[in-house]
Amino acid sequence: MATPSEKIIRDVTARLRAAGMRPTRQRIALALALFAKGDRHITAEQLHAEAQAQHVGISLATVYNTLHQFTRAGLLRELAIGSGRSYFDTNLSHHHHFFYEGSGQLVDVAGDLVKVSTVPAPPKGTRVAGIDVVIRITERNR
Amino acid sequence: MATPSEKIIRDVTARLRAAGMRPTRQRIALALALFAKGDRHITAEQLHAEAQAQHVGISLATVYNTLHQFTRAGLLRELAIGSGRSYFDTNLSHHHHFFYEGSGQLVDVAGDLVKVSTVPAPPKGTRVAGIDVVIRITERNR
DNA sequence: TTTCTAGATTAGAAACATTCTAAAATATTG
DNA sequence: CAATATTTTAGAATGTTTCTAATCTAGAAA
Repeated sequence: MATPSEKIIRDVTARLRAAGMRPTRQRIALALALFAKGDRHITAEQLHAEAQAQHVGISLATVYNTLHQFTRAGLLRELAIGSGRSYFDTNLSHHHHFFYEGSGQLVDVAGDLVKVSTVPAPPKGTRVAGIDVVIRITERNR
Repeated sequence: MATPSEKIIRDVTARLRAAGMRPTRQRIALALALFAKGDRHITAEQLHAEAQAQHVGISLATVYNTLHQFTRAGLLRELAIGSGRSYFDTNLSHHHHFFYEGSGQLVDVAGDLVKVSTVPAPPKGTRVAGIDVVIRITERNR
């Protein structure tokens, strides 16, 4: 990515501060990578590699810390779909996912394209925190 | 569990053979643990611990191998819901899950209690392999 | 500016779940 | 029983994530 404008950096800085986080060099770089482009599904490893490629020295531990902090602050959504690694989703709007069984790739499905019309009442003493719909897809053979 | 009857063991043996697997001591013990009781969501570690508790010597590698073989044979369904470990579900009927965000516990939701009325067409060249609905629930606070 | 300190970052170790390896054990067939 | 194809196994290896405790830094105060 080209050097981001002063304005964008100021925006990100303010956003971090609003979430109670110090706008450090590392957090700013990660926030830019995550939010500058459109919606993304990214793993910690991928984000770390991306930062390295841009010559932003960040340790993998910091990438993990930051992803979790951003998630706690409501800037990201953590997806636990394919087993193994966790994906972090920058799309915070109500939506669901196509999950490619072969590759593990995720693709957004706009929230209004899926309608869950019937849902059971949650068990006593609990409330529904969210409903995730995963449409598993495979290569069509023949 | 009490020593299973001859009949149950014969049933399981036949089932394994039907799936093209030799009915070994290990596979019979795991099949009994999995299918004797009602529906279960179990991890490899849990199943291994259960076998140990019953003094059935089985290595963890064999538990993994067997769970995957059973899944391939259509005797189990593998669930990739909470990140980290994989759950294996003995309930093969069409159904969905409550997922306790706190504990990671899974509870079945009968298939007919959830209706997904609208679904987008899958991307070109793919077909829908399945739709999983996870209802995330948390302790109600207040 | 300098100083102070709570908060942030880090390398590397540790903790995990899971898979792999290749040797030994076992089930089946003839 | 002998031959052979499968299966099991301990332990090593892999991959992801978390932990640790030392070092660094942003922001506040002097």
